[in-house]
Amino acid sequence: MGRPTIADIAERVGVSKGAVSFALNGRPGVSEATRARILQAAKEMNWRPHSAARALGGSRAEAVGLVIARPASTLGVEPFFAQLLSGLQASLSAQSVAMHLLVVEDVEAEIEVYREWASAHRVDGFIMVDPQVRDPRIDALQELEVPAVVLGGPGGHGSLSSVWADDREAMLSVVDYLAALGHRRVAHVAGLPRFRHTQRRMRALRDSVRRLGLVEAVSVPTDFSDAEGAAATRALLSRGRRPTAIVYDSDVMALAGLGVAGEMGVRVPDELSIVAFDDSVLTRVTHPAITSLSRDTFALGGQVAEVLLELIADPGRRRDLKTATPRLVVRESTAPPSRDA
Amino acid sequence: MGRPTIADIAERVGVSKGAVSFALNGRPGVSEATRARILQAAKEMNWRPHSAARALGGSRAEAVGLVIARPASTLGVEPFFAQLLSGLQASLSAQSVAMHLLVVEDVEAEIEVYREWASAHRVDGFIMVDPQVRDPRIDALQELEVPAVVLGGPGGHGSLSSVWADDREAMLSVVDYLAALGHRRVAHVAGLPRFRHTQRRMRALRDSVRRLGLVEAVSVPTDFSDAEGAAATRALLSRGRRPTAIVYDSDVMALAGLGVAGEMGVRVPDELSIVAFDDSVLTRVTHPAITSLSRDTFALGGQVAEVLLELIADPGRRRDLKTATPRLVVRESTAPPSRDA
DNA sequence: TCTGGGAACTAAACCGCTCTAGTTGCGGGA
DNA sequence: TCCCGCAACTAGAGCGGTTTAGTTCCCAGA
Repeated sequence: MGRPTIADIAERVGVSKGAVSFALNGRPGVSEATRARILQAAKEMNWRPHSAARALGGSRAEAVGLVIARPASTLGVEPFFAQLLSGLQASLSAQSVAMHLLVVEDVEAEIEVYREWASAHRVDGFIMVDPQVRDPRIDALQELEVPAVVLGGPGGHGSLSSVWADDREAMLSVVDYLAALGHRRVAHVAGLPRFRHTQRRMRALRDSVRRLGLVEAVSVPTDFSDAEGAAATRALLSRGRRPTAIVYDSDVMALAGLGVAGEMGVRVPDELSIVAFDDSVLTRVTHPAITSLSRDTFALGGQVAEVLLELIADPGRRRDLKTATPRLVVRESTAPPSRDA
Repeated sequence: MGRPTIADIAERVGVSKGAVSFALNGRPGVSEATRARILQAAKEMNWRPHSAARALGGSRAEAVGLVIARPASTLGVEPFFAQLLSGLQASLSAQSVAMHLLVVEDVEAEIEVYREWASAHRVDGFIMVDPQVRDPRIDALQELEVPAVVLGGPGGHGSLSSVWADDREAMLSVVDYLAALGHRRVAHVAGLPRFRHTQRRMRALRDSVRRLGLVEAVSVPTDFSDAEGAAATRALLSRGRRPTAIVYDSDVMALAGLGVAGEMGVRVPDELSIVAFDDSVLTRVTHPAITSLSRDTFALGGQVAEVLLELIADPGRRRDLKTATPRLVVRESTAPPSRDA
């Protein structure tokens, strides 16, 4: 015999399939004595639920979906994603909920996958990352009427739930710190401008110019790759009056920037201060260690998972969870600007 | 009406459910004309297969499983995994096969998940990573009689298929290179000794001592974390006669080691040469850039996926695919040892 | 003693699809 | 003309659960 089904258990115990189903799912309709006998038999026969059969009956798929629209090759580079994944996993697996992961080319493909998985009952809900300006995925997910959490906010995610950190606040804390050290020329090697969080960071920097009396505050957009991060740094450092501090939107780019500075003979932190958005081993193990905005990405993943599971359990709800604002961890890459800079 | 089923299509076209099923799955039993009408109707009604219903009938789940037994928090640190994931994704998504990902505590939990997913028809096959010495997962997977590919080899994976790179060969090429530069004291900051690939690398180093006339060749096991990598480096560099070259089993540890060297005032590469197993941005963006064994992890993931898909399509098969041996990419962190070292 | 009602349990429909066995109709060969 | 064989299609039985609509049976209350 192959794997046991509830019919096998029913036969063995001498009850109906329905009784077995009730017993195994802890719902009323069977006496405690019978329930015990059924559970015992199920255990002995090593019975396990057949998820497909359950899903067919219209109930849960016990899985959530994460579709990421980035070139698959850059995914491996970002510690952020891996950390997030880990955090998601930790919370999901505690509830035996699996995760369907797919990397696609673009947002349109992503939407198509949402449609397929939702209508195929493959997953019970979605996690959407990298919200963009006027993001078509928001509408698509709303239309599908499937639980979904957007990682990123606030705003712009329609009626979907979201989990977010205050990017603006974080950027302000960095600029405040740099200004307090005496920096007046601050540059920002940003990420993809179509991402909302990139926009928010750029705006926060721009808004600080007057308040802090900065002489210069420029944001250079990139695609988050180390190559563009290095190129942007090279360009910034080649100017006549170069910035005395650069803020990078990711740790990988900060690292690339640090490399370029070394290569150009610009001493860090004496001649150039460097700050990274996003913290990871990368910023800790370099020399000098990089001052960075640290947030617990692992915990963030956990929170996203919690919210999604909550939503799945109670589809009527809507959550908008603001997580702790990343806090600045000062290391060796920042210092007051030198006299002559 | 909710989402359309094949029964709806059948009614609309005026044929039976069976005919619709045949037409949609491209198998004989319907005329071309009818098939066309059915496909047309399906398209118009925006029909999509219900994966659970399909899986129930005993056919494919159109998903594969990847269960990783490592602390979820360290996963985020290793570029290797993220790259591998990306590569897997690229090949799998081309065939619309999804991936079920789960991070668990230990190998026992991993086996439990294999049992559950296999018997729940949740996945069509598994990818097993980090094969260990006398690995209980091998037996478990064989027993389940489910397609599975072991990433790592050769040997030790029973009747399961495997995809592997020649770790021994790779390590030899590194040691040969270092010896040719003139190094006689070589240390190896290794990974977890229970992993087969760690064992193979350690053995390869040991076997080189006589052949190359090395004075010292010690392997220090670690847990792959940057912390232990740094600690091991600190210990090695604190000795009376310290090694003139250190080979690290991962890029993260090499980076940590580079940091420690800087902190201790040991100049790289003048006083210490550093080589990393595994290549990634990390090794490229540091200063000095780290000489490393480069393999295309993204491609590796793709190959693993290919083999698994092949196995799923034809369960009788067995593949043992040796991939390209990692090749040494020389950067700035290696040089002949200084006179006085 | 009869009745109403609730607890315990059964029988069977149902979810959407696949697949096998069977039916129909048509063309061609003897 | 008859029959065979094949292509085209239908009917319906699963797949393994969940769930609903009963059916028993027993006990309390009038």
